[in-house]
Amino acid sequence: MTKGAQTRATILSHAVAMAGVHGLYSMSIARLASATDMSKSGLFGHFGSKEALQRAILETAAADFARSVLAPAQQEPTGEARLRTLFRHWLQWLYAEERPGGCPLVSASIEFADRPGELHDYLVDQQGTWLDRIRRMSQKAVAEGNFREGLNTRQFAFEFHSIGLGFNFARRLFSDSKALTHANAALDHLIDTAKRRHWQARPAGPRIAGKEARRGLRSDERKAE
Amino acid sequence: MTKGAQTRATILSHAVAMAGVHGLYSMSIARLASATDMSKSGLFGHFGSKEALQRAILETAAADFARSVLAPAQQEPTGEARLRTLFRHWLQWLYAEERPGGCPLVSASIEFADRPGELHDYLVDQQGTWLDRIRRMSQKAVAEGNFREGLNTRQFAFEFHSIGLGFNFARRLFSDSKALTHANAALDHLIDTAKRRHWQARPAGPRIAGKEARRGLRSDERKAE
DNA sequence: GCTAAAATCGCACGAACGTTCGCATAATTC
DNA sequence: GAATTATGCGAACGTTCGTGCGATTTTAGC
Repeated sequence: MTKGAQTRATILSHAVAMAGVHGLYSMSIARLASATDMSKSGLFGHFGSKEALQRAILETAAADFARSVLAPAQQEPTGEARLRTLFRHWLQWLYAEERPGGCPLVSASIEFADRPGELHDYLVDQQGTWLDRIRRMSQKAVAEGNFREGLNTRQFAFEFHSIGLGFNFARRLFSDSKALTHANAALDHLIDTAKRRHWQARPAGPRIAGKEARRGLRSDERKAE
Repeated sequence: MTKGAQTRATILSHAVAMAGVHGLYSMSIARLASATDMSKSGLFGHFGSKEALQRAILETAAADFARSVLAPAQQEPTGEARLRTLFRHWLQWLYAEERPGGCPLVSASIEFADRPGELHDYLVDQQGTWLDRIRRMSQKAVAEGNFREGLNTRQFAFEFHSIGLGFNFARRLFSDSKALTHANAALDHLIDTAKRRHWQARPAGPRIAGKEARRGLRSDERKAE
């Protein structure tokens, strides 16, 4: 009982790292077994199927994320301060040496974006909750007077999340040493925009509009423009 | 000669789509052969190795990207207008029905971010060129007076690119119908910031600094803060 | 229309994959 | 300390993977 849970945790620790580098699919049980000095079948017995292993990997990553990113922010006063703390820990999480593949949840989200199944649904739910958490935090910042009244908090969450994705990308693919500076500056821009009394709308420039843009968009979503 | 190039193009067209969904590694030659109504060995003969096939897929995607995104922007006057056109076509490219997996270059970049090899290097080069192109375009916009003097164009490129990544993510994983609106609004925010006469620096808040933040950053990059 | 070359196929290979199963050992319980 | 259960191993399975090869069909040049 105790022993089993322990080796299971050891396996998953290696597995999260391996999944980050090779992806949840390309990662193989044989390689994971050799990384943990176990036999294939011995390791396999802890999960029963590869999909269960993949699922356990995602759950482990989500738990780590909650501990490393969400928990520290929760100890901060609500509003802008909490959002900044959240962001700070998120960037650390996105690039931590012990997880060479960057955020496993982001990688897996790309990997399973167009592959239906249990893992896809899990990721949609997990990432949806994450974005919603950002949105609610920004709403709190509005309520506390940090951000301006009437702020589009879904928009804020979108941009907040985008910065993190940009950081993850630049840091991992390019090993861009400036990525951290860029990400922090981008957050400052974003927060400044969120504070600014009222957003001066640009004269309607040539956005995506017209036939050209409608190509590739399903009809039920065209109203989104 | 003619025939060979033709079937090769047909294969690659299917392959780009398949690679977008399953990834360059998990995509198998057998499945690709059955999708193109060919035998495994017949298809294989066109490339000689799986890595060559993967490489050809990336090159095809890059050529499509140049035709669908870069070329239309090139016909626009330089400066802000060209950047907006680039952005518009980029979003269309990121979500086109005929490529179910979203941008294959983005997916592959995540997939190969931490896996050294020829494909990794190709992607670093390709994506680096893309970011540099954005940077140069914004520089042109500065020169033409659209953006303010002294704008950090690398920062601009980072944020521009981040928005696209955010759109790609939201659109593909969540099927978020609002993603297009969010992305357009984010670009407006970004361009407004780039126009604004001078950026009011925030009083040095609790950014990533101190021991806590230095965890996970290599020593040679700490100066990046 | 013949011929050389290019394209495609069927078949087979060794390796790696996820998975199963029976047996040994280790850990836990009494 | 014996009984019992949990844990791990080795070998093997059927399948799929990328790849190679000889034969065959299709194309292109004369």
